[in-house]
Amino acid sequence: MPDSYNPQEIEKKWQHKWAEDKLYEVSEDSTIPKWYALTMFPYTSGDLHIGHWYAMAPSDVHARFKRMHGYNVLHPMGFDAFGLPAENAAIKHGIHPYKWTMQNVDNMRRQLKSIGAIYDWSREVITCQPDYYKWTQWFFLKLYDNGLAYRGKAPVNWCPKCQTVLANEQVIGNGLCERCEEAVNRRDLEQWFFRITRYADELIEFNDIEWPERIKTMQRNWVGKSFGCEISFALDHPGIEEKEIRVFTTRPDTTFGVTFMVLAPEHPLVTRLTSTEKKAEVEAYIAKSRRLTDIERLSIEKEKDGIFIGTYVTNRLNGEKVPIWIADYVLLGYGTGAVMAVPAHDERDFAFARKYNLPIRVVISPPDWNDKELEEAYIEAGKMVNSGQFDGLSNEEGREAVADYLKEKEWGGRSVSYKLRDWLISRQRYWGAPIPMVYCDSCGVVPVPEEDLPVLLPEDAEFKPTGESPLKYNEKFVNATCPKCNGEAKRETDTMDTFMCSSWYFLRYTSPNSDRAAFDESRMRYWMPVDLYTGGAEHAVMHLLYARFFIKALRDIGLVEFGEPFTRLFNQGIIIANKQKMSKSRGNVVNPDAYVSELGADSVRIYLMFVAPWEHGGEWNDSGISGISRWLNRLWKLVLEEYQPKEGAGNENRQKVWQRIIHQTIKKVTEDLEKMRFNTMIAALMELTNNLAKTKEDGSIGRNDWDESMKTLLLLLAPSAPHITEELWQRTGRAYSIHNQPWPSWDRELAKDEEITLIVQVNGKLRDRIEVPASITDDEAKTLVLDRHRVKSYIEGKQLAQIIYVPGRLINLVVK
RNA sequence: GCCGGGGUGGCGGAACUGGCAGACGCAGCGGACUUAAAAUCCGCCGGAGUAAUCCUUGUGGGUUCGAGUCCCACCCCCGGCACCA
Repeated sequence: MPDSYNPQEIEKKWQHKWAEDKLYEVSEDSTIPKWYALTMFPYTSGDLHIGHWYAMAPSDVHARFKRMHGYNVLHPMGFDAFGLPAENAAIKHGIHPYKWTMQNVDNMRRQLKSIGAIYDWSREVITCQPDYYKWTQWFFLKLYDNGLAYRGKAPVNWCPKCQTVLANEQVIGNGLCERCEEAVNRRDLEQWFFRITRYADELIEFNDIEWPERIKTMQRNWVGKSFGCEISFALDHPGIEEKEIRVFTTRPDTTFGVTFMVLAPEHPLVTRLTSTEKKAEVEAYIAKSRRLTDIERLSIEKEKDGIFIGTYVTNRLNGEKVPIWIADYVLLGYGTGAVMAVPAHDERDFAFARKYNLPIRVVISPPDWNDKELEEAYIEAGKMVNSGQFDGLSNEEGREAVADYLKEKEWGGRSVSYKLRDWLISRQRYWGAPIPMVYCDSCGVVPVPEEDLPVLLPEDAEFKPTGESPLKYNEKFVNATCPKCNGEAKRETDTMDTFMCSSWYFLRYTSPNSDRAAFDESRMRYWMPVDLYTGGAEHAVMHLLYARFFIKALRDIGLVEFGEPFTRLFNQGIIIANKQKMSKSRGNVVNPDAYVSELGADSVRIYLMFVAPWEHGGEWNDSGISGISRWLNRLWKLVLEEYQPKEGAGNENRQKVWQRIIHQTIKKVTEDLEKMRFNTMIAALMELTNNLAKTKEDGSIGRNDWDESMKTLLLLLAPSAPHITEELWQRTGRAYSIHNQPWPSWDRELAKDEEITLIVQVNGKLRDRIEVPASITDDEAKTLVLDRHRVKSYIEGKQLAQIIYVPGRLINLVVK
């Protein structure tokens, strides 16, 4: 009797041995085809929860599978280590962010090691360490040198609780802070931006990359490209230089229906254009919109309101005077911050016009329209009316004709607008990479020279809940000499958005210890781009968009030769518990450590793969994982307990059947792994185990075939359960290590079914099944079927109208 | 509201290209072993019916010899976006 399966013991043993032997150390042999399999690195929150495992374990299985196929696999791991929680911990518990972060890293690294993955820890990357953020700063300078980083005053998203600026992408729902869910409001601040908008058009193309449609759609929506016209409305106001107000519209065909214009309350012309008698009212309205949080202001429930400012513009197309209003539903940041209102053909304008009794003029005729007043805005297609020389055109034709006409008259013309804003990277915080810039009274804004990098974070900063960066009050940090004139200068005290750190970490993994450059060029050329990037879909419009932008920028700067960092993207689903998303506040967070120490990492890995399709996500369930543990225990005994072939074992027929099962399983497991269908891959291995358990009982195959079965079963399971397979591989006397073995191949001929179950239907209903040779011909099948007793009783006395025969599958008799 | 993905036993989920619905596992039930329990092993396990058989993939229609799979309409769930002019 062999000893029983003891995962604690063997997992520890093999993890130790693999590390000692550097089994998973990545070679830099560029003659071998490479496979770069990247899993999104975790934020250093403190504990690895089961959701992390769900991201890491199946991707490790896939990487191991590739490794067994002979690829040189880079499957690295590291830590996204800058960010707010570290600083909040500093304020709350008086622990330095560096210390807090590195403690978390140590704990999480320990947990990550327990997964038993092929991470090569000599390549670990931690973004908060100076040898990493030095290069983050270096990239900032590169972007700056190439005109992609600039400073500007801008109304920014401000979270009063976190006391920091947020990127648009970090504002969730109806204007809430992504991190603390506090209502976000607006502030005008001098900030650093990256010109991501320069790449807007390229970012909505996804050439030669294999990404989920869902993510591509989300990015396209986020970039929000829309085609339309800019139209100039004539302005003639005493004392005002500007002679026009331009609007952006996607519906130039409705320009004759304009009955008012609406400006954003913050629009620079508003105060100057407001008539004296309206001044008080308008100022009150502007003050109110500033006070309102974005949630209130953008709430859909909120009725649209506004104020007439007492002045007019002229619609050049028909010469009409158009009153100017302001309303907070018009956003300064989109288009020109001014809209032409066409109440007849826009729902918002319609509601607004109804509320303030403004005229509603139909210019696109609804079907069967007879000059009636509209009940609601008509936004569909139709013929143009009340539109001068354009009357009678379809609105599609009109769109083009009006655009041409505007162009010809120089009153505007075709234009494109985007929702995407430039990427705001300044954070008023300590725990980030300092922006390497200084301000000099005589030289202005001066970049820190490359050779002076990194600009180190001072260790002695004081953390107080004031909301301002501790750097601002650290004199040693702030006071600097100007690199140009050697005079006194002040250092920039803002740090960079952490998405900057994660926009290039995948480059660093290719040569993590390079101290002369952000990455070694030849290594980067060999490994990049990432072949398979896996992680959660929550990064669709932040990390993934920024990283794409970043690589495109580096390409244009000449640092890399490709434009897309991640050739294939795959998003796993989420693991829930008790029908709910896991969260600390619900107290339903599953900690993997307990399961690992009780049932073993192999069971946890397999359970996570088996519970549901990976992209789908699944529910954590204690009895579910014990089922996996039972299976591994059965496997243990199956492999180790002696096999006794019975008399006459392994006759030709039985041998063929056995071989077919083995080859079909290899095929199924291989194909499922290629498609990352881990759940059905595991099911196929369970089926094989069950089949072999029966075989063992009846002893019907020869000893060599049994050995071959064990070998194949272990190899197929090796990526999924690296520890138990290594142990069993050793105990059955095979050479170390199973993880250096080639993946088994299958033979198409041997996998083919020799006998099939022919399904017999009468009028589409299942009536009989017959075991027949797979090679059965059309005629043989028909003759056979018509002679069957069961079949006869269904067709007796009826006329046989048609026989449908699907080779290898079924025969359907159609009778009347 | 718009975009994307779904709806299959008590549960998680299988099902090639339109061809046996329910693989695999969990839970449950019955049995063996045990003084007993746990563990393990064997058997059953969508519903109705003694049975033949009939019904069954969110709902209603359609195409087809044949529909979980294709088409139309609707209902519900999840994710994303949401005054973007």
